[in-house]
Amino acid sequence: MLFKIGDFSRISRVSIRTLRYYDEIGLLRPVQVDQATGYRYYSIEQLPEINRINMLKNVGLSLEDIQELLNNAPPVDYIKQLLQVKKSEIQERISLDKEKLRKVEIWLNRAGSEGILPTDIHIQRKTVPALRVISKREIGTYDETTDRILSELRQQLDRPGNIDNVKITGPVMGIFYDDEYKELDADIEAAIPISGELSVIEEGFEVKTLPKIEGIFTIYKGPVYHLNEIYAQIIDYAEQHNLKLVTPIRELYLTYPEADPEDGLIIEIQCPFK
Amino acid sequence: MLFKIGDFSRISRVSIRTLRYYDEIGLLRPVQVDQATGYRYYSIEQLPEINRINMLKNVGLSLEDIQELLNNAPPVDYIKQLLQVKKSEIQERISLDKEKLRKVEIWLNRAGSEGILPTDIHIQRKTVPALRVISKREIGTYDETTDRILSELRQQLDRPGNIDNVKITGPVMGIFYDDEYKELDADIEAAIPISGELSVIEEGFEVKTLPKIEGIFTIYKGPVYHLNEIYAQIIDYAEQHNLKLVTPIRELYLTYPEADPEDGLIIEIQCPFK
DNA sequence: CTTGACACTCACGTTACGGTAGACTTTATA
DNA sequence: TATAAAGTCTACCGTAACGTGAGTGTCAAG
Repeated sequence: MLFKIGDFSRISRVSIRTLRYYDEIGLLRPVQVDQATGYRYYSIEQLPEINRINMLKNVGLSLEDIQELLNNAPPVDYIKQLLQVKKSEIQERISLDKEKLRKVEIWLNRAGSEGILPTDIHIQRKTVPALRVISKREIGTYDETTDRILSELRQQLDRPGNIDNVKITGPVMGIFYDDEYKELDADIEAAIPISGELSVIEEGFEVKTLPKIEGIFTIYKGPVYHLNEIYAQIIDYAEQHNLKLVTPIRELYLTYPEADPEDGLIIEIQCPFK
Repeated sequence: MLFKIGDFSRISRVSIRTLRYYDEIGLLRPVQVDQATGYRYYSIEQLPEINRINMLKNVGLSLEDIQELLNNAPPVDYIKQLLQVKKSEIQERISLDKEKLRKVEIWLNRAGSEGILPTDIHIQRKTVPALRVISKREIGTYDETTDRILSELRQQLDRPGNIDNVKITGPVMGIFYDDEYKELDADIEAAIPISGELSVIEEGFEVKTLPKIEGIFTIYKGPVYHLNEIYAQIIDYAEQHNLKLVTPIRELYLTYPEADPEDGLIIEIQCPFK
């Protein structure tokens, strides 16, 4: 009682091409092959076999794994372990998918109200070493104060006794000490990384070493008025990963100040945690 | 301020190979390519672009779709619709994965107690047309009664007045009227599909037409003492698909009775629903 | 004997890249 | 300035599990 490939395909609900492929890789050989014509003949005995294959395939095992399972009849413990692995893979995929679902829903909501393609940022974790800077700290409004201090700092560095001894070693930065966003009276420090020694220094300015931090980093490019969205995503990321963000937060301004603030700003945001 | 591919790879956290691939398919072309050396140069402007690409890729869009989205800047409605599609795809995958998880857990439990590779069956839904049979119905024990009635039926068909007029048109079957499994006093009918007219018929036997049924079908091959497991899977399937099974259930014995009942039985099980 | 359905092999296409070889280029160091 | 090390280029092959087609051979029925 043998079936030709078409019949066996119908009763097993596996495509002809797939059956031929399984033959090719040796996963399920037909019980008999006509030497002259090459016709494959399957027996009903092979129905449970292919059912087993399908089932193992369904849970995500590769055909190679399945082949090993069926050929070698490994010990029960091994099978259990393999199923365990697959189980946790499925669980992992489910939670990843849920995460994606959450994101898509957020974008859908936003796309409705603002009509833009969702932006996403790449967030990574790393540490930055300690950094020697000249800085000044003040209370004021976010935008104005940062800009003003930075130009004051540049003035200091440009003074005759300093300009030849000091080198700027990295992008300028803002350092923000407030837990929450403050329209007014924000606690703001601005700093420029330097090497060398200053010979003159005015009241209020300070040369110091910023501590090494471990934190969440992201590079953002775009208009400033989208920064709040970026911060929202960072906070979201921290919540998802069970990280407790702490102050101060640093922003590195990677573009030169002449850049158009409407679209030219590139900012690296550093949020320390723990 | 241009980056060579390695630097851009580092700040975007996308592999060099992938960047080159995106260039090749036109998804993300470097802003500048040195004609002489072929070196690719990326601008920081492309950072948000590739972030967007990554994000769209994460929710399952193909690179082709992404390319269309980014190049053509299609209307908001279109984007929303696309995201909706992806959303339901993710939801679909989650529920499928949950289903798989459930199965794997079942197998894990069974593998612990019995130590066999999980068997699975292929279940399908179809209808079978009405069928003319000779049959007899009795109360008795499951195994013994079915076998006995079937041999009685064969005797009827083999009688001098019948043997030349009647043809057996399909596999013999058992028909079971009980809602639940009964060790004793089960309500059992056995039948053999026939064509032609019987000239002699004994008391208790009946020629009749079984009704067309719509049901769940599966072909099983294996020892009888695993049948309960098969039924469990069928019931499970019915529950998962919100089908209410009804009696009577039919079993078609596709092997000849001489087959070894230990491993040779092939049975098609037909469970009508609704 | 024909005809239509079925079967065969061979080879290329799919997705989103990874890996490697062999030849340049750029950068850093001596 | 010379050389070594690191970076980059193109080009080709490989992946998993088949799908799809071309071109050809076989089977079962009328």
